[in-house]
Amino acid sequence: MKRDLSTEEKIKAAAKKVFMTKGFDGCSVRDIAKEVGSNVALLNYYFRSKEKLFELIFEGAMSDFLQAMIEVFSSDLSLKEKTSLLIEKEFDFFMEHPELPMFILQAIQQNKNEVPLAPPFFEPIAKTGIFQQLEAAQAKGEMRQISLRNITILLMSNVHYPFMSKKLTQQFHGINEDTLQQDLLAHKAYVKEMLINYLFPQNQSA
Amino acid sequence: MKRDLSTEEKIKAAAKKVFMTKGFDGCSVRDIAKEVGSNVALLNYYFRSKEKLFELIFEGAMSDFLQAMIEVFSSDLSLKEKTSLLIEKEFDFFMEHPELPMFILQAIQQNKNEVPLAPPFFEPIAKTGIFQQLEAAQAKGEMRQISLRNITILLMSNVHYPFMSKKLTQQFHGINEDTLQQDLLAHKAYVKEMLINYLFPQNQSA
DNA sequence: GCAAAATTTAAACAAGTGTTTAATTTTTTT
DNA sequence: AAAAAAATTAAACACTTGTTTAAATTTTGC
Repeated sequence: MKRDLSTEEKIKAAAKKVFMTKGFDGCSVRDIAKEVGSNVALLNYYFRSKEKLFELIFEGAMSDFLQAMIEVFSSDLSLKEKTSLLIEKEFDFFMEHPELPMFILQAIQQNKNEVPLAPPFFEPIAKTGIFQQLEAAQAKGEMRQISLRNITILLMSNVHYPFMSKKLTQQFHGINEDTLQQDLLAHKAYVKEMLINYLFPQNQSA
Repeated sequence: MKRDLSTEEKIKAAAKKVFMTKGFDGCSVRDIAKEVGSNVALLNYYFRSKEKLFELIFEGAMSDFLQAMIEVFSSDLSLKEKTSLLIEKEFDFFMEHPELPMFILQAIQQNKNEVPLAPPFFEPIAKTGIFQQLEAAQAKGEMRQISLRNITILLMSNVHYPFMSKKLTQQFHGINEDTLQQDLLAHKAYVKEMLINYLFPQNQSA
């Protein structure tokens, strides 16, 4: 029987760390084993293959990636409030996990994710009823007439990209981590103001 | 002596294609050789190593990546016009080269670029005098008081990310390439309107 | 046309890859 | 404490990796 969960969990933690920083192609299973402080064969003993292990890590990451959306959309707030809260929550989350957006997009872009991922991740979001709320708000003229897809692109661009471009921004402007951190906080405020103003024009509803 | 430029150029073209789609770690030199339709040793004959070849491709890509900025900033327009034109130009360019933003950010994030890249790429932009124009516009109250760095983040987020997230967006909404293309065109218009409105508030200057 | 130079090739190199095997150690069960 | 099960290890597996060598081919200069 099981004697200690921690080995399996330690491998997962190590794999997450290594995959996140170096990517699937950028690391070997021995890198992960070294991070665990143990043997290579142990990885396959628990997870069958490097690919299976990666898929596991990816799915966990994807889940984290979408968690804020589901939380906020499930709440009992107006669309304007939800938009504001979503930006706030996603920003705070990515402040703690800045590697996540790049990891997810990189994995998807290079088809490291086997499944089409549409239903398993899309459905929980659809179930929050956010789409109906959106249609209703636009019908009532409370919100600008933009497709759901374009709203998504607008939101994700401003929330994900700043974390994906951390090193580029640092090198481009020659700033250190702390300064960038402050810029990111400022960016959060700008994005909130800009997007709320744009998506919910005042002369239209108030 | 040189007898035909095309071999060297063919290798560069193949390397660009393979590196762009699979990344440095995701491909082997034999993948590139196969794309060229030739031998592995030929790559090292012309470019010494996989790393050197990649650096060359990266620098070319980085140059393309910043070209629009330099062009627009060098022009004789108001800051508002430059902003609008920059969004327009970058969008059109990335429509033709959608893999570029991901390639650049991925390479920088994983330190595949040897040099700090600050001076060689930053300087030509500084030389356009865009920073002085920005300060002047803000001093005259024509433009919102936001740091250069935060303006950069805002612009790049909305221009780069949509192309980096193409597959995610497609899978998330279950749409095909053509539909996404139309969404991207719509996004361009939205971003232009939103950013111009935000960076150049009308009650402040007009 | 001939020698020299440049280009291209096939083959080999050592090191690294993911995975498997079989033996060993540790834990659990009786 | 003995037997069974689970966990861990070292070693080997076949294959791929980037790079180099040396030979063959093609092009160039005279």
